[in-house]
Parts: sequence; C-alpha cells; structure tokens
Amino acid sequence: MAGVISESVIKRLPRYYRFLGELKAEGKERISSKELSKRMGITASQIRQDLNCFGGFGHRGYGYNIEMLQTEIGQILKLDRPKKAILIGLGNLGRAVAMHMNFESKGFHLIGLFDAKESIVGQIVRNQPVRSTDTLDEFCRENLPEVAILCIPKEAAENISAQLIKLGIKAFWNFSHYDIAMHHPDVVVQNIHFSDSLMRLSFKMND
Amino acid sequence: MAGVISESVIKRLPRYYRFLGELKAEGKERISSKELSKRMGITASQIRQDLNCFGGFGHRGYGYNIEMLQTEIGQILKLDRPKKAILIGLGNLGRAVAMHMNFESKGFHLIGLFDAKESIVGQIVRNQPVRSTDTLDEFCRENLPEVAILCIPKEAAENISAQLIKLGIKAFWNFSHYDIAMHHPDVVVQNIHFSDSLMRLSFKMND
DNA sequence: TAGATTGTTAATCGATTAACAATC
DNA sequence: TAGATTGTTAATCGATTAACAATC
Repeated sequence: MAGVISESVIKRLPRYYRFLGELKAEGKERISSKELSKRMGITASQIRQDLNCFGGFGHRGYGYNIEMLQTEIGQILKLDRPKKAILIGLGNLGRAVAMHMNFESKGFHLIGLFDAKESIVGQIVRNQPVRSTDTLDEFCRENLPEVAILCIPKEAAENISAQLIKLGIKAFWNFSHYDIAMHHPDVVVQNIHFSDSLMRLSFKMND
Repeated sequence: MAGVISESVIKRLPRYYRFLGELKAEGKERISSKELSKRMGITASQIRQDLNCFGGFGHRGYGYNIEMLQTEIGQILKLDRPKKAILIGLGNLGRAVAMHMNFESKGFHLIGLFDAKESIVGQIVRNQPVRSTDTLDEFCRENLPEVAILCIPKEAAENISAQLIKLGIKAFWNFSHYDIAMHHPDVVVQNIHFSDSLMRLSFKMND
C-alpha cells in the first residue's frame, strides 16, 4: 500500500477532497469511481489507482461512501494535525494571505506575523500585532512554529529562510521567487509563483 | 519542431525565463546546458530537449547566449504580445493581486476593476476606479478585454464566467474554486488554488 | 442470485535520461 | 586541430489507461 506517493498523486488529493466536500454538501451519500470520474473529468481508473495508494476505501458493487472517503483523505493530508505557522512580510500579498486564508480548516494556526518595515510593525492584521523581524529568534524559541509563510522579496527570502531553518522551521509556504528547495533540500517547500502562472496563461493564449 | 508542447514543458518555461534573467543580471553572457542544469537542479538532457521543442537556440561547443535565449523564451511565452485584462472581485485577495502584480512586464494591461459590492464600487485601486459588475457588459463591448482575473467566491464565479465568455473573454486567471475548465473546455484557464497548495504542504510535512 | 463496482494486474502511453554523431 | 557542447535518436523509467477476476 503506502510506500512513496508520487507527486502526480499528491497534486490530485486536494481536488478529491474538494469535490467530495461538494458532494457531501449536496447531501449525497455514495458515489462510484465512474460517476466521480465524469464529474471531475478524469478516468475512473485513475481515481481507483490513486485511492488505492492509501488503502481500500471502497466497497465492491457499492462504490465509495462520500463522508467517510473525505474524512480519510483529510487525514491523509494531515489536515487534522495542528501546525503552528508564522507569516513573514505584510505587504499587499502577505496581508491578503493573512486575512483571506482559512488556515484553521487545514489545521494551521497562524501564531505570528512579522515584517522588517518600521511603518508596518505594530499594525493589527487579523487581530494580531505585526512584530519586528528583529524579534524572530526570541519568538521562535518561545513558540516553536514549524511552518513559515514567506511573502517577501527574493533578496530578503534568501537570508530569512536560512535564519528560520536554524530556528527549527521545517516547512515553507513560499510566495517569493527565492528557490528554497534548491538551496535547502532538507526542508519541505510548496511554492506559489504568481508570475509563473501568469506567464503560462500568456503562453496558452491563442493568437 | 513546434507541434503540440506538453504540459510538463510549459510548466518549466517560466522557470527558465527567471533563471536566465538572473544570469543576465549577474552579467554572464553564455551558459552551457550542463552549467544551467547544476544551477536549476534538473538534467542537462531535459534542458536541451525542452529548448529543442522550439528550435535550436544553442551553438555546439559554445552553449547558449543568455540574453538571446531569454528573449526567445519571452517571445515563446508571448510576453511581448499586449493582452487586455480585467479583474473581478476586490476583496483582500483581488486587491493584493491588483496592487502587487507586475502585469506590464508580462504584456498584460489591467484595463478594468469590478466588484458587485456597493461599498467597494467607486474605490480607487492602483489608480483605477472599481466599477460595478452591472456595467460589465457595456465595458466589455467597448473595450474588448481578452483576459479575466477572477478573485471572487465559487458561487459568483459560476455565473460571471459564463457571462464573460459570452462577452468574448478567451482566457481566465482563476483564483476561485469554480472549475472553469471543466464547464467551458473552449477557454484557456490557469488556476491558482491557495488552499490546494496549503493542503499539499500539509501532506508533505513530516510528523 | 444477478448486476454493479471495486482492487489490482497487465498494456499502453508519454516523459525523462542516456548516449553519441554532428559541428562549432 | 582538439575540446566542448549541442541537437537528436534510442533506452529507460514512470504514470495513465484498460481489463478483469474478486466480491459485495
């Protein structure tokens, strides 16, 4: 069963989780891989293969119980595991991420906000004070966050990420263009690169 | 040469573009696929294969001219082609996207901002007034935007995307959870799903 | 029981890597 | 020329799809 899960499967898991949530909201109780495949636009084979990386969640002749399957995938994604996160950089983007994201539903607790700029430090965002990055060491030693969300420019990210790793940060949600994974192969990184995405859109546009 | 470019190659193009930009900034003139492969953490074979989807940009015994290669990739990505875009939804996220993104460097011109909320309409964001979504039809018929950036909830996205497609929108930069590509296979879509990305981060975290 | 649908193995397809002749 | 490095073909690897026996 388990073993190493391929990147391709990991990429699809949140989508399954979302679609199952919708089905649940519609009041449905069970669904077959065939029916789900139509809805999601992928093959039934792929759905069954993907799910069987983690165990046999279905019942022959019946399909999958929606509620149960969503719960299982939530556990596989570790959404139920509490994860302490800090966010660095409260410019437009950092502010939007802090205010807009539903962290709690994924098990993340945003326990600290930091910025280097004097004019931003002290502001209140999402009921929390923005702290100075000068206090990062002290804060991390006291509160032991595991995740850092980087909403800062490339240049700043280089130094801050090294500092954070020394302070015990094990995972990064990276909105900067600094390639953390390349420089620190030992930590977990998920990138969100707006401009890469926008360039891909540009490429795909028909003339 | 050309033909259909695989999704895997498309995904890597913006990263090439970025790395070449850095090399240029460092004042370098030429680079071999081997040297670039070390820097990017991928194989030299892959780099040469990727580039040869579009043409022979290198010189045997020399490598690639950095400036020239970046320009070529920029053209492949159509960054030089002007594209008129409108943005729908100026909540925290939409506001951040409008203010934070460098659209112009990718050939995008943000020509209109729209929101349904009475309290947001009329505000000035990035030197532009936020217009009412009631005026969307009129605005599109007059200004002919090709791209729409959706920073609105799933429920709103369903109706708005159908409306926009009728108004001639051919491409979506989609931050909502509405699956445009599934429902409208004829238009170009690039999704940015924050919560999917955060869930993948959660999955990859070691216990 | 008969029909439905899974879990799983085998076949196919596509993407990545390796190898090397061409050539600057 | 000799060394370097490409463009490109062939080999390998992995992911997707098809098929079907197991079984609810």
